[in-house]
Amino acid sequence: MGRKPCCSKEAGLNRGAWSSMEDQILTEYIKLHGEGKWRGLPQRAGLRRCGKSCRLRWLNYLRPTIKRGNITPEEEDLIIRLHSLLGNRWALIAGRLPGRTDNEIKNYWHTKIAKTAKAQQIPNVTTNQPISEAAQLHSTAAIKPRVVRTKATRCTKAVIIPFLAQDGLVHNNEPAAAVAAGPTTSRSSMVDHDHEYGKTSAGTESLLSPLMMISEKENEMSCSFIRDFDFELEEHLLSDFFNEDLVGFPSDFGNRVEINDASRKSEEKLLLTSEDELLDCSDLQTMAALIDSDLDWLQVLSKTL
DNA sequence: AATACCTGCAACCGCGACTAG
DNA sequence: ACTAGTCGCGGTTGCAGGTAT
Repeated sequence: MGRKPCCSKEAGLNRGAWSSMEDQILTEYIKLHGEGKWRGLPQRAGLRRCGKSCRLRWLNYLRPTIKRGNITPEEEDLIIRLHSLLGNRWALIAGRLPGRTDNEIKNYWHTKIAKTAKAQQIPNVTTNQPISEAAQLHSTAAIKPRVVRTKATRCTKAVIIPFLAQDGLVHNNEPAAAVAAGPTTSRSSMVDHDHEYGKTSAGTESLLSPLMMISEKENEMSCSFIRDFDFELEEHLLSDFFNEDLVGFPSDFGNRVEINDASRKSEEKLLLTSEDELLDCSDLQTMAALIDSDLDWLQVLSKTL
């Protein structure tokens, strides 16, 4: 499909730094008319900018919800953990840090954390460390990243997991993705956050996610592991993840899921704590605990399958 | 004081995904 | 089903201010 040349190349448009007058015009316009329809916004607002530029300026700088000031140690810790989980999915990471933008986090990562991690290169994979050690945590991830790339899944059908229904673990109105998402349904199990991958942690049983339980009852479930469920995976997505650490992963696992192309958004729900759920967290510590839980779940999954 | 180099941040660019017709 | 338009994301660049020489 054809794509128009970037509007920024149109003649007569301002480029570079925004003036305070431009900021004011854009802010006032969005206050009145709301976000969206960026393409035509500059013309309607009377700005000599391209829509893309307006969108970026609003999202990264003018939005009233944007948090100013330095990244706090708690935020840095979260960024490091989320990055080890999601990779360079800055928008996703930013979504879990209220008031921070993807651009800000990306810049912060490149200027601070990655640099520190590169300089230190000290293996250290325990959690709840002082923040000064947080970069060390990432340094390990940088050496051998364990990134679950949340791309390429679209949930189109429901997962029917009989024993879950029997156990009352699944609510009737729960979306299919949520049913499949381990961390989401094991949210209360925030114990023993040990991030040393491959290391057995106490309380593993209590952390069992629905997917884990599937594995436990593998014999009886056998071929109906995921029934009528389009589990769409990006090439190298889970396979990368599994190949990385999951020695002994059942060789027929791939046969149990259908693999298709995909959009990233649904998979985020499938694999990880839902964004809404995380955004509902009012404090960073709670959010960190949820992320820990996600990591735990992935750990447990790796040990069991 | 002048210059070079470094750092951090804002903005740009290109591409893929999504959507409406 | 196809196409064109639009949006959103991640990588990259450019620039201003700070620091070292």
